[in-house]
Amino acid sequence: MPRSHGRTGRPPLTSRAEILDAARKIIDRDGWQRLTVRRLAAELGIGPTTLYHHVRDREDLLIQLLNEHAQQTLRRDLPSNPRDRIVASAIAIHDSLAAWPWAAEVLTADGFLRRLGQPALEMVEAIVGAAAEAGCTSEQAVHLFRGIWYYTVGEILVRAHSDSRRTGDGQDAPDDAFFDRADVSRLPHLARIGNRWPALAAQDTYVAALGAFVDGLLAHAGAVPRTEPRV
Amino acid sequence: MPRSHGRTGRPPLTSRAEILDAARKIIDRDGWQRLTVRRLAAELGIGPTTLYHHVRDREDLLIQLLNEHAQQTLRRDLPSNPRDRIVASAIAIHDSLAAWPWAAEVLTADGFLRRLGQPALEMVEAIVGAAAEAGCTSEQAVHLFRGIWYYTVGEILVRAHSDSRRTGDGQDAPDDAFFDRADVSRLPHLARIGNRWPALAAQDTYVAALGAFVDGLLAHAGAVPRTEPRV
DNA sequence: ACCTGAACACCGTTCAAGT
DNA sequence: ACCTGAACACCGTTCAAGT
Repeated sequence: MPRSHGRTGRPPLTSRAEILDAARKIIDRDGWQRLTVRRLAAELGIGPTTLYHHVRDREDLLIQLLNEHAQQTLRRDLPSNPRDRIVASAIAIHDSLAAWPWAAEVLTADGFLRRLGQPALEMVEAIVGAAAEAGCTSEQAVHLFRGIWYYTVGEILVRAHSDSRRTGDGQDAPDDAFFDRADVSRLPHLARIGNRWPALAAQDTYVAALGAFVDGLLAHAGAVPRTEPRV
Repeated sequence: MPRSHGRTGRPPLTSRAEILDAARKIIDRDGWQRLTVRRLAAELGIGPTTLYHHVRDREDLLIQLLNEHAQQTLRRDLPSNPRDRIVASAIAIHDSLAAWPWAAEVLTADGFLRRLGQPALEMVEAIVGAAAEAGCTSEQAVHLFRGIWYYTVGEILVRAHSDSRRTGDGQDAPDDAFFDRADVSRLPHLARIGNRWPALAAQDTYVAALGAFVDGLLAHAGAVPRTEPRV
């Protein structure tokens, strides 16, 4: 891309910043489900086709939006202890995405990592670097990152869908009779948990399980012993 | 639902089994992206609106399809050692879903668990039961299951998207220059990994990291010591 | 160089009516 | 009880043309 536009051609009426602003406005006002190419164009007062001169496609738009969001939410001090630094970085990524439930559509996109901006990459670097410092080979460090990434993406996506429904209905189902349709005699533990399941499943255990995962990964990699587990 | 239809009314021309068969046919022939309500109706030779007498909506259709798939793929013998039983059950769930990349759309649906059929619930039971046997409280057992579920869903979803692209393009990007657009001086570890990243990320480490996760979760729960780690 | 309307090829779902 | 066509309210994206 040239630094200056040169002299030729019609000057642009629509800028990248205007597009991202309008997109955020739609999300805040109407909800992220309403962010479509056509609506965004209407919000900008342009034809839907014009947008395609500024973004490659819908996915490209969402990734640009996510990178902006990351830039604003992702910075924080990280602990010096490697194990804790991994955990803190993962929590930072998680919390940033959790505030962005519409990330769901784009989080699993192929080549996602390659399209991330600097702030997000710095979090990946922090995790990979801390894993190396804890004694992992670079291969193990990448695998550790991917395990954490899968877990984090899964948590975000499942929780994003649960939340959207809960606010929609108010009530999901009669709380008693949770596993009643199944042959409960073959499911003794689930039967005993019964209608306590929804409440247990609604608890936020991301951080606790993350700590367990990181400790397990470091132990399997033959890396340094863990600090004391959080409960 | 009544056991017999009674005597009144027009007899159904379209059955649940016919619908699911036609759906599978579309998936096998045209790919799962082509499975839409309208196409499915066309395949059956009926109007799209008729389908709504047999399935609640598109999501309901997909969940019915997934339950059938689970019934056919999910059974297997499970080890007696609780830790290994958890791992084997998770792998069974994972492999079943991995063969079903179009699960992505439905895996994170709210109340998903409540809508699962008996075979899938038996896998949940196996994990929760094994966790209890390993010394977890029922609360810890549910949280352990959820952690594994998040990790598994994340892996499936990310990998499903990567695969669909890879087969599409043939080649993703010039392999050198993987992190080149970023300020590499602030990303020393990523810079050192460089273009080895795609190959490392493509490796299947689901099972290895799962073992680490389960060991970590059991250790954090104060449960029995683990068997020797797999490498 | 940038912007445009028209068009293509679709979606999921609801409704009032028919048999 | 089951099935229907028409309609509603949309999608993302491409193309040839205009300024």
